[in-house]
Formats: sequence, C-alpha cells, structure tokens
Amino acid sequence: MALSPTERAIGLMRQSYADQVYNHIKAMILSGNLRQGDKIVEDKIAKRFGVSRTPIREALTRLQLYGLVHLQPRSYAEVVTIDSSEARDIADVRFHLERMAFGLLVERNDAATIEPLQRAAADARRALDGGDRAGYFEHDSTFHIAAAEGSGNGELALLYRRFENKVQLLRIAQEVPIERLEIYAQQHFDLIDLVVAGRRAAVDELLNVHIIHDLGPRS
Amino acid sequence: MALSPTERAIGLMRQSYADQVYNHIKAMILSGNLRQGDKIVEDKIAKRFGVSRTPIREALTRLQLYGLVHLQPRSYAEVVTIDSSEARDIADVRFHLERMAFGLLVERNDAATIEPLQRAAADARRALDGGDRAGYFEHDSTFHIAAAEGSGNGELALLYRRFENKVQLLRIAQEVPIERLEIYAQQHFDLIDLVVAGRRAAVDELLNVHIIHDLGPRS
DNA sequence: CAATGGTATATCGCATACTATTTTCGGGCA
DNA sequence: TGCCCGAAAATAGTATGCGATATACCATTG
Repeated sequence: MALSPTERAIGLMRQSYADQVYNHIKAMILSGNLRQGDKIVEDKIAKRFGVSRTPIREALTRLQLYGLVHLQPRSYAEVVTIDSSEARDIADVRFHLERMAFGLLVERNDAATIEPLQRAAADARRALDGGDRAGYFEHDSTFHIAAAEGSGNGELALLYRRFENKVQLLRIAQEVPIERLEIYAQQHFDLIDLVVAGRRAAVDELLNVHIIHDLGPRS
Repeated sequence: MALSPTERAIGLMRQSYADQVYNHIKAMILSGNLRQGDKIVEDKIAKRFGVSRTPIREALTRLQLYGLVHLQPRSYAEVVTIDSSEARDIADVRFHLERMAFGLLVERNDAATIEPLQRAAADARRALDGGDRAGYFEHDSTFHIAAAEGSGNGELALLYRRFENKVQLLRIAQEVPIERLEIYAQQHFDLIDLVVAGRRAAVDELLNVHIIHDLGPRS
C-alpha cells in the first residue's frame, strides 16, 4: 500500500490512500472475498492496509453511497445483504436504464460506438470457454457499462456505473449455473446484432429476457 | 451547531455533525445560497459551524457522490456547474426514471399511493399562488419523489432521490419564468388524473412534455 | 509587454489521540 | 434455567497537528 521511494520522489502518487482502499475493498466484495453481511471494522482494515482510519472512513463512506456496504451509525459496517425482493427491484431498474442506453445506441447507429461492446462480448465468451467464471462476470459488466457509455448520455453512464456495483454483488451471491451464463454470453451477441439492425423493439424484448426473465420465478 | 447540555444528557444526538453539515450545505446549494462554481473551503466551513474539518470532509465527500460538489484533489471544492449539454442529459435520464415510476403507479392503481402526490401538487399550487417560488420548487420535488416512492420499487426510489438533487440544482440555476411554473403546476394534476384513469401512454406523453420539452430549444 | 520561473500562501491528505456510544459478556437474581 | 444489569471491551465520531501539494502572485527575462 505504501508508495515506493521512487514514486514518492517523483511525486507519482496518483491515487489517494482513500482511493486505493476503496478500490481494494470493492474488489474484495465483488470477488466474493467479502460476503454479504460480513462485518467491516475500520481499525482492522486500517491495520491491514497500514494506513490510519481516516482514509478508511472515506472509502467506506463512498462504498456506502455506492450501495455496497451498510454503515450503522456508532456501530460497525457490514457488506450489504440483498434479499430476493430487492433483487427483483434492482433487475427492474436495471432493465429500464439499459433500455434507455440501448435505445440511444440504436438511434446513434454508429459502428465505432458498438465496437467496445463486441470486444466485451467476445472476451466474455472466451472467459466462459476457459472456465473463468470471475473473468466472465468482469466482461459481462464491461459489456453493459460500454452500452451505457456508448449511449452518449454522460449522466446515464455515471448512474449506470454506480448501479452496476449492486448488480455485480447480486451476480456473486446468486451462483448462477454455468449453462445460464452460456445463454447470457450468446444474448450479448444477439443484442449487438439487433442494435446494428436497428430493431429497437426486438432489442427491448431481448433485454427484458436477458435482465429480468432469467431471475427465476417471481417468488 | 453544538448540542445543548440537555440534548447531550438525554443522549439525543440523532445526527452526527457530519450529517448536520451535509444537510446544511446541501440546503445552501439547493436554495441558491451557494451558487454553481462557488468555492468551498473546508477550514472556512469548519470555523463557521464550529466543528473540526473531519466531519466537514465527510459531508463534502457525500455531496460529491450526490453530484452537488466537485472535489479537486489537493485543491479546494466547488459547487458543480451544469452546462446545457449536461442539463439535457439529466432531463433525459430523469424522464426515463419517472416513466418507470409512473408506469408502476398506473399498474398499482392504488388510491392511497396517489394521495401524497395529490397533496404535493396542491401544496405546490398554493405556494405558487402565494408567490413563494422556493416553496413551489420544494413541493415540486416532493411530488416527483412521491411518485418514485409510490412505485413500490425501493431501488428506484433510492436512485431517484439521489438524482433529484441535481434536478433541483438545475431548477435553481435556470430561473424558469413564473408562467412556465404555472404550467408545470397544472401538469402535476393532469398527471395524477391520467394515472388514476390508467392511461399509461398518455402519462408517458405528458411526462415527456413536463420534463423534456420545456427545457427550451435543443441548442 | 508577454512569457517564464520561483517563492509564498492556501488548502488538502493523513496520522494520532481523545471522547462518546454501542456491543459484549459474565455474574447475580427471580 | 433464563433474564436482567452493570462493567469492560470494542468501535465509531471528532479534534488537532504536520507534511505534501496545488494555486496565486510577483519578479525576472526575452
């Protein structure tokens, strides 16, 4: 965590400690290293990272606002737990955000904008073929974020990138069977095809399947 | 800012200093007391509130994540400035979020859920009649937030409440003429009527007018 | 006079220490 | 045995100080 003397000398401290800690904890949560409901104690993390509690607190504040941890005032923090009702809500919101993003993609009809999606879809497919589950999730995220970014609406991109954290957390927790991931991977390519073909209604339909239907029975 | 001995004795410190400062600065921004681009210096605010910089920093971090201030590393913070392009993006996202919310309201078709909207719409109308511009904005916000809350989707409500901050900031900056506010106030009632009538397509249409069209020419 | 460089000042980032609250846990009591 | 209470431990909230970096201002030079 501490900077090398060289980095210090040249003044290469690009990221604050708070940033680094934030990224690290987030990665720990999204990789399943920290699970839902796990206790997070400022002092423990501070010692583990070799920094004071101050940057830790800042990182936790951010994680809270991004919906990944729950800060109980005067008490300890926890990784958020998402029940099935919340999971449906999240999927529903996600569908609407993505429908907006893909709608804008169809309108733009720009090959250069689509390219990152193609790359992510291909990467995801490869990861899945290689049995790299975590890698698949990573590229799956990249695919959908690329759609939000490519929409040309900066606010949407910002909102979606935040929201995506919770989606990733859900993915980890749900332990989706590999056969379903196969289906998802294919749907990414199908989505791209429909966007290129300008078939907006079909895109909406497939998005609905991709995001909501596959959540399983609505309890 | 400091608590009274009584409050301390009873243990009534419900809000941390950071919370209080957060609310106060947010109110200052959304009331126009702090304007876009205004400099925010931790030490100054700390002295004004009679607390240390620590809770101030936490409040500013939160305000940044809510999109109200811009934190320049190693430098000072500023109230965010929203250019016309961003304003359109915000309106666009807002439209999609609200369309989702009102869609769910139509589906639910529940009188009790609609009631807060009616109250907010009436309050807004009254404020406007009394020439209370700030009051109108307040109730306008309440109306749309009530819609998000009433949707029954907690994630949507959460997302919208955050997003609404920026919308409010925009309202302040745009100095919309009073005649247009009159139109908005009426549209709130129209929206309710259409929801009650279950005319979903008409709701979408009116929302589009209410939120996007009235932004003015698309530069 | 504009551009450049250097120094002073403003301001933040983080560490440390202290305080206040919550949680935990063990022992007494019904 | 189960429950309540109190003390001790755990933990977060805040204050303060120092060091690092960015900004602003002024002098110097072409």
